[in-house]
Amino acid sequence: MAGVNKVILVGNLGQDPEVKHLEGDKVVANVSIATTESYKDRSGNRVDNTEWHDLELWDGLAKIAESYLKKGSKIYVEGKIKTDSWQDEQGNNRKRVRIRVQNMTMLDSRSDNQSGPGNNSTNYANNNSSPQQMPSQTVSEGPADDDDLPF
Amino acid sequence: MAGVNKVILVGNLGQDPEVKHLEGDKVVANVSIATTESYKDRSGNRVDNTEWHDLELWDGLAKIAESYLKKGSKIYVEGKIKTDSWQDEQGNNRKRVRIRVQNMTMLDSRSDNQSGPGNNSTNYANNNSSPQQMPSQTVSEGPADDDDLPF
Amino acid sequence: MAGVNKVILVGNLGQDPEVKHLEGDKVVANVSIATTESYKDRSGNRVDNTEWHDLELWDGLAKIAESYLKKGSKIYVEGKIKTDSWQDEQGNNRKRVRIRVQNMTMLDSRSDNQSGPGNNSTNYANNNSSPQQMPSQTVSEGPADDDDLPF
Amino acid sequence: MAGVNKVILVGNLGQDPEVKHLEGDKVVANVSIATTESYKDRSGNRVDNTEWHDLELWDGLAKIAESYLKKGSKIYVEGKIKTDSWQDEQGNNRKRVRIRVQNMTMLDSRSDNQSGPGNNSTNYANNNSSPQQMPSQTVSEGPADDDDLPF
DNA sequence: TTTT
DNA sequence: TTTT
Repeated sequence: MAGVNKVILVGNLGQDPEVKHLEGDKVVANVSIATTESYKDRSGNRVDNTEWHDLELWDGLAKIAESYLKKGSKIYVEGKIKTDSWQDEQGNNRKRVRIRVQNMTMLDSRSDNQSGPGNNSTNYANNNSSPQQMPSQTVSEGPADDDDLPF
Repeated sequence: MAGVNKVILVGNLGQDPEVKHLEGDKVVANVSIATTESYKDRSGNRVDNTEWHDLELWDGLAKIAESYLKKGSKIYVEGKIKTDSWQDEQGNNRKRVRIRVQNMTMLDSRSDNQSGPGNNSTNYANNNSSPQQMPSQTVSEGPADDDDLPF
Repeated sequence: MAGVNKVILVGNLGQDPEVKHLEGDKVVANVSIATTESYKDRSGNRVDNTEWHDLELWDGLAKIAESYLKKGSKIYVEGKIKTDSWQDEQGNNRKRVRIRVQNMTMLDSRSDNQSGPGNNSTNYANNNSSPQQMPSQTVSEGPADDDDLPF
Repeated sequence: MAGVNKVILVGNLGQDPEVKHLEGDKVVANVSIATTESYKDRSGNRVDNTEWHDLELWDGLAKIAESYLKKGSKIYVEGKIKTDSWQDEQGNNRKRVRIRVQNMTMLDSRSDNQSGPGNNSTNYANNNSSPQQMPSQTVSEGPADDDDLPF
C-alpha cells in the first residue's frame, strides 16, 4: 500500500500565475513552468527540448505565488503527480495531469524582483508605495495563515 | 534554458509489462504502477488515495522489465515527465503524460521472484529449466546491449 | 539565501534501531542503513559498493522505527543532511554527518513483519498477545502525538 | 542488495572551485556550497540555518566548474553521498563525507556570468580575448572529453 | 507560454 | 490495474 510519488522541477513560468480566491479562505494558484533540456544530436547540432508542467499551489503557497511569481520567474518546486479523470461530451475517458506543489524555492536573484506584491505582473493596479521585499527562501504547503507569508 | 525534470516513484505494477521489440534492436516496455497514499481524514477514518502512473522503459531497462517484472512487483523508479500532444478526430488538442524511466530498482525480496525470465508472468510458455536469478540492483538507461542485463 | 537540502535513500538497516525517550515526550531513534551499488568493472567482475548512512528520526517517526523496524528492514527515507561540528580532546575540528529523516516508507512485504511492536527484534521479551499490524504507508515528521502512529 | 543513494542540493558556492588536473586526463573539482533554511522560531524571530556541503566533481563536470563556477554561484546538483574512512595519527577512526556530483545545473542568470573561462574568478590570469558564453543547461557526469563542454 |  |  505504501508508495512514493515525488516530482522535482526547476524551470521558468510561462505566464503570470492565475490565482483564485475561494470561499473559506482557500486560495489556489495555477502556474505553468517550462523545463528545458539541451543536448547535441548525432550531427553535433544543439537541440532544445522543452516540457511544460501545470502546477497547482494552495493556500500559503498560492499567496506567495500571487505576490512574488510572474512570467519568467525561475522556481524550484517539489510536489506530487495528480491525475484528474472525467468523461468528455463524446463519452471519451479524459485525463489531466497536474503537479500539486508541496514545496517551493524561488531562484531569481533578489535584484530581479525588488518589486513587491502587486508590482511584479503585467497588471499595474494595486501599486504598493512601501514595497515589501521578496522572500528568498523555501516555502512549504500549509494552511492559508498569514504566517505562511515569509515576511 | 536550464531545467530539471525529475520524478521519483515507489509503487506496484498493476499489470504485467507490455513489451514491444522494434526494429534496430530497440525495445520498449510500458508499465503502469500505483502509488498509494494513506491518511486519516478529520473523522479519523483511514483513506487510501491511489495514483496511477504510465511508465515507459527503453532498451536495457525494457529487457529487465520483460524478464523480471510482473503484476504486483514493487519498484523504485527515477525518470522524467514526458507529454505527448496531438489532435484527436474531433480536432481537440489532446495530451498524454508518461514517465520516461531513467533508473530502476526492484524492491521485492528475492524469494518472491525466484522464477527466471519467462516464468514470472501469466504466460507460462518458454519455461526455463535453469532459471536465472533476479537482479537485486539498480539499473540505468542505456543502449540495448546484453551488458545491460544485470547478470 | 534560499536552498534545497534533500536526501533520498533506499536501503536496509544494519542493526535494530537505538531509541531514546527524552524528557518532554521527545523520542529519538538512531538507525544506520546500507545502500549498495552493484556494477561490473572493466574485467567484467561484479563489484559491490556499500555506503552506510546514519539516520536520525524524531518523535512520531522514532516511535514507528521503535515499533516496526529491525535489523535488515528495507526502508525508503527522505530527509536532509545535518552536520554536527565540535572540537575533540586534541583540539581538532571534528564533524559528524547525519541524515535527519522527514519521511519514511517501509518496503518490506507485510508477511515479513507480521510481528507487532516489541516482537520484531532479536529481543523476544515483551511479547504482545494482541499484535498490531505493521503500517504499510508513508509516515512524515511531526509532533510525538499518538496520532502519528499509523493505526 | 539494491539501494538508492541520492542527494539533491540547491545552494551557493562559498569559494571558487579548487581544481586539480591529474594524470591521464582526469580532472577533479572540489566545491563547497551552502544550503540555507530560513524559518521563524516560536518567538516569531527569523532564524537562518546554514548547512555546508563538500562536493566533488570529476572530468567533464570538473571542467565546467573550473570554467563557469565561482564564489557565490548558485547551482542545482544531484549526486550521491560518499564516505571516506581512515585512521588518524592518534589511531582514531575518522570519516569524511562528500557529495559526488552526477548532474549539475547552473542557476545564475546569464547576465551575472557573462565573463568566460578564466575570467570569472579572483585569478585574472589566462584572460580570454574572445570569451565563451556560459552554458545554461544541465550537465552530467562522464568522461573528460571536450564534448562534455556544453558549447 | 518560459528561459538562454 | 497494484499493494496491504
